[in-house]
Amino acid sequence: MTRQDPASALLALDNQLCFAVYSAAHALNRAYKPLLAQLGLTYPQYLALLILWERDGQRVGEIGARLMLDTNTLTPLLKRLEAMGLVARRRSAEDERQVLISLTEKGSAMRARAAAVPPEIFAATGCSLDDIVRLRTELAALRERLDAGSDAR
Amino acid sequence: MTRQDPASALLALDNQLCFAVYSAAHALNRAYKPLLAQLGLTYPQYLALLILWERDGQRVGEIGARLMLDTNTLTPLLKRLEAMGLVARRRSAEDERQVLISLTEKGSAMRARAAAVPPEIFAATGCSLDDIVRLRTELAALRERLDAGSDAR
DNA sequence: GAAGGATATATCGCGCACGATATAATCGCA
DNA sequence: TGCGATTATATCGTGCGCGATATATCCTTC
Repeated sequence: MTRQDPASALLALDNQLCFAVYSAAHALNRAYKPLLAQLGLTYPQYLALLILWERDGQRVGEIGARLMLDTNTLTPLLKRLEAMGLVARRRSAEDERQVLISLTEKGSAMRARAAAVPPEIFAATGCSLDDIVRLRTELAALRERLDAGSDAR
Repeated sequence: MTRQDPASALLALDNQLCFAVYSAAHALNRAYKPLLAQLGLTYPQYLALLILWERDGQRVGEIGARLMLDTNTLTPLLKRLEAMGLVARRRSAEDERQVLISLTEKGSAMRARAAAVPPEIFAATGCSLDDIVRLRTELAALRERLDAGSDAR
């Protein structure tokens, strides 16, 4: 795995944490794709719905804060969910700048079908629940440190 | 974190391993971006170069196998690297179907500058080397199990 | 050596991510 | 009250990922 000069070990693909995260994310996406395709959803659309299923009627910015995505990503995504009839978008009455996203009947109903997805993914990971919790916790901590560092500069 | 009905805990965003991986990947990308911008590279372009710096003159398919990316992603990416003058693309003489990617002088020279990137990222993660190795190993194992499962069906 | 299948790469379309910029509403403060 | 600054969302352009399809080369088998 290591080579002769120091730069080689440093730059070896398989030594990169980032590549491990990057490729695991793609692998997870590949695992989700056939399951979500049955619901007609993409993975980011599924994430947005997870947030709305937790609490309906959130602002675009609130959803973005949870997903760490800006409106340049979310606005088109939410418009697609609206076009599918899953959510409604309306300007807030108190503050006309804000856009409130609320689930339609159809969007709420999809929650029951979506509940079948996590167990399938859990099985596909082949991890114990402990493994999952630990890995999740470590990744959340990593993300937090990375984001804190980028804020600082 | 858990709610009253079972679907709530199952579907809570913060309980999803996939979201932890997804958001950690984005956070890492955000950390890399300013460093790679100094080299004029995107993150996937950097990954392709890592592979060529390990061994020059690989086929598109070989690079794709390492990155788990197909030619629909790689061909345009490699053409952009070619347009930047970092790599050359030529058909193999033995097998005209294959396209060999080789580093230009400029592409090889960039390796020295790129060696500055991993230490910066390592610092930004705030992880110990042990943490990194462990996390990397677990993620590689997860990816492997996920990909093995998707092959099976 | 011609036909059919397999292999390697390329092309196209769509949906993210995200930097940069725009627009409109609200707030702060003189 | 009015005006500059801030805030919330939207728009635009570029570069991935990836499913679907195309094209060209090679390999096999008769």
